[in-house]
Amino acid sequence: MATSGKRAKPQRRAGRPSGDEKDLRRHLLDAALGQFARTGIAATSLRAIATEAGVTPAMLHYYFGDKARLLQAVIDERLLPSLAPLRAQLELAGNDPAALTEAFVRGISDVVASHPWLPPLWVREVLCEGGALREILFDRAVPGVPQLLAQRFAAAQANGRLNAALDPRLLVVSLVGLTLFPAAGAPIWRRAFDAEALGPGAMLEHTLALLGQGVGTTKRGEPA
Amino acid sequence: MATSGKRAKPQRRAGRPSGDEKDLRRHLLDAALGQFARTGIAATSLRAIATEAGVTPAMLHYYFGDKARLLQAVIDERLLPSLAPLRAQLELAGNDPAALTEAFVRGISDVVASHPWLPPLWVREVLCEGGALREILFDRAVPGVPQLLAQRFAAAQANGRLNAALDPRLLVVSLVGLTLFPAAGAPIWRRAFDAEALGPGAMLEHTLALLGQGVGTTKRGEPA
DNA sequence: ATAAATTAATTCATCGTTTAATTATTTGCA
DNA sequence: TGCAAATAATTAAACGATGAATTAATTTAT
Repeated sequence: MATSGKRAKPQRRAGRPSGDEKDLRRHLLDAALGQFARTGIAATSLRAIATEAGVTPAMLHYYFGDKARLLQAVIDERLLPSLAPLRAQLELAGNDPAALTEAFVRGISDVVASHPWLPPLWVREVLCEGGALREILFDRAVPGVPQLLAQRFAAAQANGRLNAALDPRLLVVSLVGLTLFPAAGAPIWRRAFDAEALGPGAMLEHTLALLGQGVGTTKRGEPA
Repeated sequence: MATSGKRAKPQRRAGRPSGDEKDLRRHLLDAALGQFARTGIAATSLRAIATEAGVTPAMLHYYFGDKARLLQAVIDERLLPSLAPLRAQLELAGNDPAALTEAFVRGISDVVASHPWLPPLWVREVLCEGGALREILFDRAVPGVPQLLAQRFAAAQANGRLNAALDPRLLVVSLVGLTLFPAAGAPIWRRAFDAEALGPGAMLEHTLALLGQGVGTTKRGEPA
């Protein structure tokens, strides 16, 4: 029977640089996340991830199989959990749009503060690239939040204070994306904004003002 | 002296598929532009461009040398000229902000109508990627427009109707970018927007409303 | 000693680029 | 005008680099 068929959990290797307690799998995921966020998913090589982790590329295959599954693990185990506090903040807020947006600001700030790699990853992969990550992040991570927001903003929409044509998912994407932009996102925004004059929430304030003012329905040739 | 030192200009080859009048160089630039816009600059291979053009990859080297110079040629000969009508529209507009924005909408619409490859390229490379194209497009193509807009919007800013902290270049980037988003830009916006309900100018209307409402100066800890 | 953990080395594919050969077009000259 | 030499245009093939993925060997812990 040998080892009784059950595999021993991975033990810490003696020679690992910083002998912290978290196991290597977590360490690899962090390295991958950092590279993905900084360089973009398509542009990061497994070699770069392995090098950053102080490990051989074959380790990534050992733990995750291939790049797709590595990405999947990064999403499941690091990305999606990081968005939970945001949702929690929204759950606590009432139905008042003002309180909701306030909670949104606070939730985003918390998430970004504890997960600094989120902004570039979000901006690059969700807002711009069309790969699988967008599908996953948009359809699996965000759905909880937009449903919530849709409920809460329903009153405001009925009042005509929000553009009825706006998809609630767009609301979330827009708010999150625009909030993250000045922080660490697209270089164009980093350049255009004066970081000293404009805090990371300024763009969000603008957006909220836009949404809150109620632009009204579109003046285009509405078909129906 | 043989051929008197002067080279004969490239003649149309007999075997070229569609024997249209424009020479092959133009044809190659169009193929490259299409691939760049659709796939992104870094992700498009010269082989893909050559295949789309119905040509061998070596032709790209023959005409342009390497990928960097091909990109340069695309920018100089196809991208930058395409933005000229926009500037012309703005030149015609007066100093009234309303007329200016109206001209901006019309100018953008015209540009997009005649150059459908511009939106994805703009969104992907200028707004998101940090490569050389951003430098080129932002520092060489846009400068004329923001200066113009800065002059024209000066009155509005003095009135406090525009956020004084906004870099005029950001204004242009934001307006152009957001205008282009729903048209053919980031997939996330394509999905979130209902194309039937929201015309291509709706997002711009939102932005203009945002800018026009005058969100006021930032409420952050201003250093000075 | 045995199985897990890790590495070194290899394979296959693709990309940018280059070189040499091939086809087409022009040109010089009788 | 005709016909060959010269030159431009185009292709085919290959090189070197890099990346993902795999395999086999080696180390480490129990």
